[in-house]
Amino acid sequence: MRISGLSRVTGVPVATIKYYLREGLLFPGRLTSSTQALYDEAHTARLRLIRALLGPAGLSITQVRDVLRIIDDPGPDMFDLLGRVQCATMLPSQRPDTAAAEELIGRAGWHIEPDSPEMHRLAAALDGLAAAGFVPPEGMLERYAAGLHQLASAEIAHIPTESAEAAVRYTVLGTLLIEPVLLALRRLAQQDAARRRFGAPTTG
Amino acid sequence: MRISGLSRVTGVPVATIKYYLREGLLFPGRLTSSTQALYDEAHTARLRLIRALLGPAGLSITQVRDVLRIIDDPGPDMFDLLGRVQCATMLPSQRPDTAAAEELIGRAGWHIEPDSPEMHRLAAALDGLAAAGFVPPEGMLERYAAGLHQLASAEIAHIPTESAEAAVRYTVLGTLLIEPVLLALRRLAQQDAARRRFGAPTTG
DNA sequence: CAATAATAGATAGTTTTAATATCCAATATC
DNA sequence: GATATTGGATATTAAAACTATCTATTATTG
Repeated sequence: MRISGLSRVTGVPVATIKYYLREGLLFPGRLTSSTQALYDEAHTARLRLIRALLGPAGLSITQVRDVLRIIDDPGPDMFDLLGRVQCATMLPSQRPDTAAAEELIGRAGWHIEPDSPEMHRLAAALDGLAAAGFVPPEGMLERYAAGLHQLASAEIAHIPTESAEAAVRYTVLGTLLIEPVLLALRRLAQQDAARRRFGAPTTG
Repeated sequence: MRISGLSRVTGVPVATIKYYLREGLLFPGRLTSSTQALYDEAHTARLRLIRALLGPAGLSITQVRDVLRIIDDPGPDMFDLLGRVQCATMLPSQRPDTAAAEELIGRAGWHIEPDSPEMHRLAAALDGLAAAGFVPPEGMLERYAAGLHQLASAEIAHIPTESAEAAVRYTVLGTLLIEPVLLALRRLAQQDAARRRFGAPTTG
């Protein structure tokens, strides 16, 4: 398959494929001459993965490159892997006040590196709430933490251990591509809960 | 307070404040002459809200404008309100295949408008998973749905009903600004769960 | 009261990101 | 041999979110 074929089966324009090649997201095809190269199913799968990370997962080109690097060359440490994936998908951020975040995590009983990027992410998110003048109801954050820990435990329990590739793939995609699913499900759950509380609109 | 004071207390550059004024996000100050206007605490609160929506909530200028319009002029219908907020923060999207989404929602027993934007959002998210070749473990999506419905029910139960303004504020901010909190908590929960499963790294 | 600074409002410019488009020499294909 | 396609390099575009400049006015200050 040449580049036009790759474009046809994935729906990604040739110019864009060339762009991803330049950016090092997509590995080059096998050159058969100075002006021809062949692409195979590995390229189509890779291209689809790139598009999923750029689209639904909402990553930038740079973040996709970092994540793909981890997929291509994962270290041996499974615990560390999770942290590296999460780091790769953080926006570089200021250092907000982590006091509220640490208190919340402490009350939840979690053991977390206090200065980790993810703690900063939580701190920044709580900062946003405070800046907007939103005070969550008593105990609400703890409830979020408990609920999400249940889900996270199930996710971690499902990480396959027989093959490193499978583990990496599961971890990366499970971390990143599930996020939009969660947000969509939350909004739909809110609609259902709101319908139960406030009554359905008279549709149909 | 003049514009420079507003800039000072919020940390937002004057040029940016003028930009938000042009874009209609921030209501103009009270003119005291052709080249002077006064701003008050309402402006600082509004400005902080704008920044929270643009930053932590990750909205675009256009989405912020739509959300603020709802805050400024909410209709009477509480059920409808939730839907309108959610619509305002959707990216315009294609019409993906909603079959998988509908099946999931059906199994969860939720009553949702099948052709709603949020269903499309869920469908797009599931599409992303599929495109990347990720198959969630059996029953995992149902578990997400159940867990999030619990949280959503608590959220909806806390919507204040005594004042329309309070309800709108709670709904808008609770929908949008909690999202980054949830994602951060999920990642931290994953780290804690991973530590329990794979053991902590030998830190310190 | 003169000099200096600040402001509203308009317009123009910048930066970043992600993608397209154009060229050209070198194949491939008909 | 004529036409089309490609790899690779370079250039251009489009959108979003700011940021800077300019001008005619006010304020403020010494």
